[in-house]
Amino acid sequence: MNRLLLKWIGTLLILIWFLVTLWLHDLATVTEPNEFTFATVLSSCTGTFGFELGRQIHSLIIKRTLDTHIFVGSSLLDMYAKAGRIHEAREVFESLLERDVVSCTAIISGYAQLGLDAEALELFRRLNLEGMSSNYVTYASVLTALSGLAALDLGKQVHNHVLRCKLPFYVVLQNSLIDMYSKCGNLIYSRRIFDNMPERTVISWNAMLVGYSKHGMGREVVELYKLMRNENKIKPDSVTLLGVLSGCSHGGMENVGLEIFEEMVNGKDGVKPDIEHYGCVVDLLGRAGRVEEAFEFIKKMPFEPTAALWGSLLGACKVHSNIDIGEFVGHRLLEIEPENAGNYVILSNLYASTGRWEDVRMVRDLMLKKAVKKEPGRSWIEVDQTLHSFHAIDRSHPRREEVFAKMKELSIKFKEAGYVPDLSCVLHDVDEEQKEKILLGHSEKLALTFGLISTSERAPLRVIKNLRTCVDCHNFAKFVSKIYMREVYLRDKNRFHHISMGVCSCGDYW
DNA sequence: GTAGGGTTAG
Repeated sequence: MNRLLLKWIGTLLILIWFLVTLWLHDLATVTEPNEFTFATVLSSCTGTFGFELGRQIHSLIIKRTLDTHIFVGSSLLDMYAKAGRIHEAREVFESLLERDVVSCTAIISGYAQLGLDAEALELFRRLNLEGMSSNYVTYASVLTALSGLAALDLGKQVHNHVLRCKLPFYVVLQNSLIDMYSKCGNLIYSRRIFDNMPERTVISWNAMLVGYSKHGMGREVVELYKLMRNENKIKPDSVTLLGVLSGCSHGGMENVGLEIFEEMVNGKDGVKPDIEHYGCVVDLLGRAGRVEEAFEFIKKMPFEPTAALWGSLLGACKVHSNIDIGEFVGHRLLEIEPENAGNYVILSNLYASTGRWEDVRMVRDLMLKKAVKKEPGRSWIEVDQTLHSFHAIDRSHPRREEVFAKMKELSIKFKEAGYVPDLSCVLHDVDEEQKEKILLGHSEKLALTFGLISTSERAPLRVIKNLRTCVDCHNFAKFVSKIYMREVYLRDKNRFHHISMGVCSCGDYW
C-alpha cells in the first residue's frame, strides 16, 4: 500500500518537474524546450509510471523530430533499457544517426543490467571492431557482464587493459573489479584490490562483504565489518547490513548475526532494518534449525511477508524436515506465487524426503495443471578463455560423445566410492532407471565432466549454474573434488559452493 | 558523473 502511494507521489513529482522545466525553458529561450530538456526529463523516467511518461515523451519527440540528437537518443534508449524494454532500446540505438561512447555504453549496460550478459559482451566486441571508444563507465558495464558470466580470464584482460590506460574514476572500476573477481570465484584478488585502494566508497566495502558472504566466509564478513566500524570513515548502508547478515547466515555465524540485527533494531548501526533484513533473520534462524522461532518471527514482523521470505523458511523446513510448518508455508507460497516453479520443486522434495509420495504426485499434478514453466537449467565452464555452455541432457556440444563416455565412467566409479543418486531431485513420473538417467544429464554434471576431460590434472574447476543447484549435483561435485583431487567452485543462482576434498563451504545448507 | 551512460543488493 505504502509503496503504491510512494510510486504515485514519485510520478506526480516527475510530472510537475517536467512541466516546470518546460516552463523555465520557455522563459529562458522564449521558444521551445530543446533537446537537453528532453534528455534530462527522460533520464528521470524510471519505474512503471516513469516508463509510461517516457513513452509519451518519445512520441512527442518524434513529432518534433528531435530524436536525431545524440543526447536525446541515448537517454531515450536508456529509458527503455531501464524499463526492461531492451528491444525498443536496441531499435532506438540502431536508428541513431551518430554514435558516441555514451550511447554505446548505455546499450551495453542495458543488456548487462538485465542479465543478458552474453549479448552485452557480444555487442561490446562488435562495437569495438567498428571503432567505438570506451571509457571507465564502459568498462564498468562490461565487467558487470563478465561477472554474470563468471568469465575470469576475460575479466583479467579487462583489468590489465584498464591498468594500462590509467582511466579516471578508478575507484568505480576497482569496485567492479572486486565484484568481478569475487563472482568469478577469486576472492584473493578481490581482497588484494580492496586492500590496495587509496580511497574506498561504501560500494567498495559492500562488494567485498557480499563477496565473502556469497562464498560462505562468515568469519571474514564479521571481521571486515568490524574493521569498517573501527575505521569509522565510511558509514554502513542498507546493502552493507544485508551483506553482513546474509554473510552470517551463509557462514554459520547465526548468533553474531542475530546480535547485529538486534543492534540495528536498537538504532546502533544507523540503518533501520527493512523487509530484506528481516528476511536474513528468517534465514539465520532457519539455518540454525530454529524453524518454529523463524515462523513466529515472521508472524510478528512489522512487514507483510514476501514470497522470497516464505521461500527462505520453506528451504529451512526442507533441510530440517519440518513437515508441519513446511506444508503450511509451501501451500501459502503456491497461493501468492503460483508461477514460480522453484516453490513446487522444494515442496515436492520436502514431501519426498518424508516419504509422502501421494503428496509428491499432488504437487506435480498441480504444477502441470497450472502449466508452470521451469526455467531451463543451464551451466557453463570457462576453459581457455572460451565459455562452454550445457543444457540438461545436452547433445549439442562438439565433444559430447567424450563427455557422455566420461560421465558413464564417473557414475560407476563414484558409486563404488559411496555415491547414491538422490532420485527425489527428479520430479518427472518415470521409473527409477529413467530418473537416474535424467539426474546424470543435469547441466552442472555435464559441465563438471567436461571440465575434468579438458583441463590439466588437479586444476580447479569453476562451474556456474543459472538456477539453484540440486542436492544430487552438489553431492556429485563432492565426489569429483574428492576422487580427482580438484577444487570445485560451483556458483549457483544464490551463492558459491567451494568444495574441497568432498566437503562444501556451505555446510550443506543452501 | 555539471544537460545523456556506471560500480554493491534475500
